[in-house]
Amino acid sequence: SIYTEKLRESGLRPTRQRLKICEVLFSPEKTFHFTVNDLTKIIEDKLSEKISLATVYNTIHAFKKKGYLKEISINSDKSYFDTNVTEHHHFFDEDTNELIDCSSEDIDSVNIKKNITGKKIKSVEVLIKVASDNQNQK
Amino acid sequence: SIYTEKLRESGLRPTRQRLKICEVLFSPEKTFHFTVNDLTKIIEDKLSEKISLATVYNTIHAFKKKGYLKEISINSDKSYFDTNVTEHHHFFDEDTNELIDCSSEDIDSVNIKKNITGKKIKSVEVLIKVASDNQNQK
DNA sequence: ATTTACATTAAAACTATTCTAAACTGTTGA
DNA sequence: TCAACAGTTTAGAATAGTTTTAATGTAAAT
Repeated sequence: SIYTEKLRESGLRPTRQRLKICEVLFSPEKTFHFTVNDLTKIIEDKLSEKISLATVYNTIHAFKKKGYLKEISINSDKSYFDTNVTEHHHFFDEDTNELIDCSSEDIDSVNIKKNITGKKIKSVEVLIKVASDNQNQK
Repeated sequence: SIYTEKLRESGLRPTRQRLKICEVLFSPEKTFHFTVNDLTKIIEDKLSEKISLATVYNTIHAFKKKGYLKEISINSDKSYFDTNVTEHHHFFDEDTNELIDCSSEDIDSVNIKKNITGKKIKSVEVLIKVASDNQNQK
């Protein structure tokens, strides 16, 4: 299957648990954001079977390394991941802790004019933190 | 003193420990980045006295709330702070875990064309991750 | 089938951060 | 002066996210 391929390309064997993770991550029409906790709950709810956190972490990290997932930089106590691996940016709603994709209509592309010598740019990420007017700045 | 003022404006009394924190944070000519661990070590080294982590966290958070410090978004297990509170962006060197300021020569200003309805933009941060050519992407 | 290398798991370990409760300090005002 | 009180400091405990460990289980290769 397509998931078996994805797993093999990530250096992982296609096991029952990992195929489940793939199903949750890659079958939805729309891309989405999640934390490891979110993902674990979705798997256990939708597929009514337990899965170990360690397995989820291992698989997620392998996918990230391979480029099938992106990790989003937010000041927070937990890591956020994104199944949308194309170059794009984010709004972060401080009221709800929700992460929202920027579309190309929302933001002009960022122009880096000068880089650190001897280094290669691996990623450019814009994070726009928003909140209701009456909220304090975080 | 100037530190006493800063503390009072942050809603804190100017205690011995807090004045030490101010000295380390605000006396250097150049702004700098730090983690809470860094800061604690600097204080204990330079001023050869112990200080409780809880005190450092409390003071840092009060300064952040007041706008005397900024917290920088990086995917990491720890929080990075910046004594440069002006609007600016960062390079993050994945080889050394070093955070480097972008100057205005490095990057064009970011143009947000559309915002989430009902929300106010609290901050816009660009993080440019860099690494040596031969390194894997994080 | 048997072997071997990789996977899964629960539980323990680890790390950054926050909380707690007790001891301490400094200010106020009788 | 000193009692009372509000705010501080501190060590250590608690917490939460993540990683590691070690035992057991499973897929793939011979």
